[in-house]
Amino acid sequence: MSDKQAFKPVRTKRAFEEICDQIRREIQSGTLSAGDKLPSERELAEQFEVSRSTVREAFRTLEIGGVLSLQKGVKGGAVVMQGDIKPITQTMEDLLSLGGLSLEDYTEARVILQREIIRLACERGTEEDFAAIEANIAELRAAGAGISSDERTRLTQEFYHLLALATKNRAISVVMSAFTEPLVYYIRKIGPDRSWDVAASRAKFLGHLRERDVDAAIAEMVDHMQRLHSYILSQNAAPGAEA
Amino acid sequence: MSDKQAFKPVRTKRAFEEICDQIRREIQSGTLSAGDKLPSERELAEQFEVSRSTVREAFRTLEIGGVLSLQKGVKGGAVVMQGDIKPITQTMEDLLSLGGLSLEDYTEARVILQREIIRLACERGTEEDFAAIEANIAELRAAGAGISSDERTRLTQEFYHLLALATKNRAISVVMSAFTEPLVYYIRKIGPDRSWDVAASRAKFLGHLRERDVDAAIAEMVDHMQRLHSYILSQNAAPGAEA
Amino acid sequence: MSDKQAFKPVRTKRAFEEICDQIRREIQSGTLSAGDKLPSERELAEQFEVSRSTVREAFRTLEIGGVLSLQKGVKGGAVVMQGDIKPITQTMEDLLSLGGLSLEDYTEARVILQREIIRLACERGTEEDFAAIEANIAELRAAGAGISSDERTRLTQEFYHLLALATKNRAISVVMSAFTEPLVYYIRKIGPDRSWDVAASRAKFLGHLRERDVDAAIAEMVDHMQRLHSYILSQNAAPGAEA
Amino acid sequence: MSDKQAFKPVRTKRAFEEICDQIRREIQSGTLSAGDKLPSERELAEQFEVSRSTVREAFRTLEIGGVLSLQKGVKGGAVVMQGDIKPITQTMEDLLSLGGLSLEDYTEARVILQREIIRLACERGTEEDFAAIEANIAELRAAGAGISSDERTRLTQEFYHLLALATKNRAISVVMSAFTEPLVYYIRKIGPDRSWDVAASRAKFLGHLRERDVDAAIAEMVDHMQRLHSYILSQNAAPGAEA
DNA sequence: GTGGTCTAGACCACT
DNA sequence: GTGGTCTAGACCACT
Repeated sequence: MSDKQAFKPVRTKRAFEEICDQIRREIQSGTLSAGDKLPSERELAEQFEVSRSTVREAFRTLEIGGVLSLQKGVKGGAVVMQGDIKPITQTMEDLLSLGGLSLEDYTEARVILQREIIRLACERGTEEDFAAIEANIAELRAAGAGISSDERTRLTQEFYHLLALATKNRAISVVMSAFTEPLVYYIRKIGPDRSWDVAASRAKFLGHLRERDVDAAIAEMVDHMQRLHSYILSQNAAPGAEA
Repeated sequence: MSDKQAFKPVRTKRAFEEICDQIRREIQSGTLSAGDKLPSERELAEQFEVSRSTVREAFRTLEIGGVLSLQKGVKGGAVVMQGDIKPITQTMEDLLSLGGLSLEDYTEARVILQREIIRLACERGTEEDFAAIEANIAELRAAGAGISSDERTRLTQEFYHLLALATKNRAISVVMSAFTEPLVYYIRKIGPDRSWDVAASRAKFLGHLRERDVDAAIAEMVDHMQRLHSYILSQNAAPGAEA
Repeated sequence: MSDKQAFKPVRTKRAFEEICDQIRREIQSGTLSAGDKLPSERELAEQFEVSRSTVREAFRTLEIGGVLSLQKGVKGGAVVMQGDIKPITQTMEDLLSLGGLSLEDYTEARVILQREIIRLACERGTEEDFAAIEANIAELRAAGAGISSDERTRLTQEFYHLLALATKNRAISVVMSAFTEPLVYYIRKIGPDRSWDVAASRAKFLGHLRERDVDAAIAEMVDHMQRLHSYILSQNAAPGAEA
Repeated sequence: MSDKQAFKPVRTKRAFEEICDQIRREIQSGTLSAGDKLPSERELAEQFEVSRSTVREAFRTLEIGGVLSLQKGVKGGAVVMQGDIKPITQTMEDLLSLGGLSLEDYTEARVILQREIIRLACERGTEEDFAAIEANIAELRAAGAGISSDERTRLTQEFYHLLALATKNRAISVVMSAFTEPLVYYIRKIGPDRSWDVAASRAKFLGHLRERDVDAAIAEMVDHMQRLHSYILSQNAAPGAEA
């Protein structure tokens, strides 16, 4: 036997993982597509020669991953979905709260990403896109100072989402969601920055967008984001320390 | 009662989901941190007043999400992890194969992201980063034309990963992985492009990186990526149609 | 989803089985050969990333299969062997006692196989082979009627083994062993056939062998075997019935 | 004390071996039969006055030997099987790859055995047997030149198995499997012999079989086998040398 | 001895 | 009739 390490670590695959793989393979090969209904749990248990619980464990995994939707009732069953971005957002949140990702890196990446979104939005955004953003800003203004925390975060998430939609690239809006939704937790924790008129800043930004003025739009937005981010970072200097 | 919608849709939260939420809340609040061990399944089942299978279902969900690691044996149990980027990559793959995301949007986003990575890598990359990339290119060259499909894709993934590491921003490298790994399936399916000297292109790119020549580096890389992407897109015009 | 059954039964491979496979693969590829010593259990446990008991379970499996020999002590360890025919014989015994193989089929196959052995032995047997057989017969004669059951079966096994050796084909002698050793249990159970002079029959057979008279040798031997087999079959008409 | 050697070597029988022996004895005596369930690991550990792991080691040994099947779950446990030919095939493979058996002897024995199988198949084969063989040949033909390596070897194994079944003697088909399955590794290694129309040869052979023409059938088959065997032998002149 | 994996089968809610 | 929940008890793996 040579001096080199000849053996690879063994990793026993669990039954439910093997089932997930087989189902995903059918999807990749095109045998199963969005909208198709899988056989019942009981029938699949027979096909896979495992117990119903093992099939359920696989179904659950794929449901969490946004691949399947499990419906109850006599007309129910497991239906193939188009996928769901939820797991991406959830994982970003987990990475942040567990320390697998620093808030610094996260916010820096968010700014970089946002710059590219603005660039594309300036290029491809339609008046419909801008009108939707305008309505969002108007709603924020209408709510006034007494706005609830829930409403404020909802409008903020919507604002960033509408902006991402103007890029006409769904992959980019998916990633932007993953870089915005987890912030909600931090924004809630620190409360609103009352010294700053968010609606006014967004309105100015929208103006630049409509004029297709990339640099001005970026300047306005990045300024706002950096202000928010540094506020969050300063408040989270020692995350979990006070718990 | 106002004219606004006053009631929220009823959604019965399943037992295991409630458990996941409780555990995640403990993590976000800092009560539980990476490295901590949870009580045994049997004990938690009693605390939550559910069966052991329900606790397992929750553990499984968090394990898939990279939040927990389930270890066997007498010193085993459920340990809190730092999070795992796997679910992000997996979800991207699912979105692509299920049609929730078009290959066009995905590849466009990949190029946009790569441009920013190169910008940062030119600015922050150290000689260590470049040496690692050089070694990767050398390995590809050494393998020659007879390289196995597995080895080729491994080296490609590593190349993009090493490049992302030079940005010194983990959030960016996480996202880049999510935009590179799912491509493996497509690259495997279409086979290598033998009319193109990948190693040479990468070597030239590395030269530009070392000279901190952002524009030249971007030009070289984007050229290569667009070539690959259009090849993949042309071969996948009708995904699943031939299955 | 089509009407055809799309999924295959899942079979989870256990950790020790995966280890056995990896070791066997190294042997087939020639990286490991007879006489080589494997790393220590502790080292392999690290390489495979499993516990020592799992490595032991794999070692034990390969030891039973005749692939490894486990030596105790300071110079001990797991050494690769040349293989062992024991598992073949053992499995034949198991198949017979469990009903996976009928005694009728087994004895018929034994006669067919023996005929081919005689044919080859007539063709290739040397005087050394015949002298060894002669000595075996002489020993049986010398023991006389008071021969112990153990001694009698030992000499019978040896006789058939020496004959198989005269074929100069080890594959054939391996198979013949698998068709002779399991008979011991039955012969012991029914006791010797005192109306039949076994030594005389074998001596006559040896004479034909020396004269290279295939047909006469086969006739003499097959006659004897069929007599024995029908006696065994008659006594085992209802196997296990009297238990 | 006689001049003969009076003492036998001491060989400490390991605990798990003693347990295996006891269980096998119960099977041979008919106390335990195929389909019976053994007591649980915990209970047997108490009865044998050993640890649970020792019982597991014995169970494992008998499972590998095809004597027991270990089932999980509430209705699970160790169940007695009818035996399994797998260990015979596996041992043959091991003997070949470890050098305990030469490929020359092995292939010669295979031809000798095959001749006897053809003889019996001509005598006892039914139209059902021949039709099954015909279907196998048709499947090979239908697959054409683009047949996958897996499919090709599966059909070859099936062909020889169906032929062996026509002998109506299970002992013979068991041995033939042991002389065919290990060849798969070598056939895979060397790839298909494209200069030879295997399907045509098999079809001609089947014709002779149907006409009960032993000599013609043997001639056709042995010709094919010898061609294959010499090809394998020439390619494996220095096994493991190039590794 | 601990915890993970899997099983068969029960009852329930839903459609 | 389907998925959702739960249980007791077996083997599997680790220390």
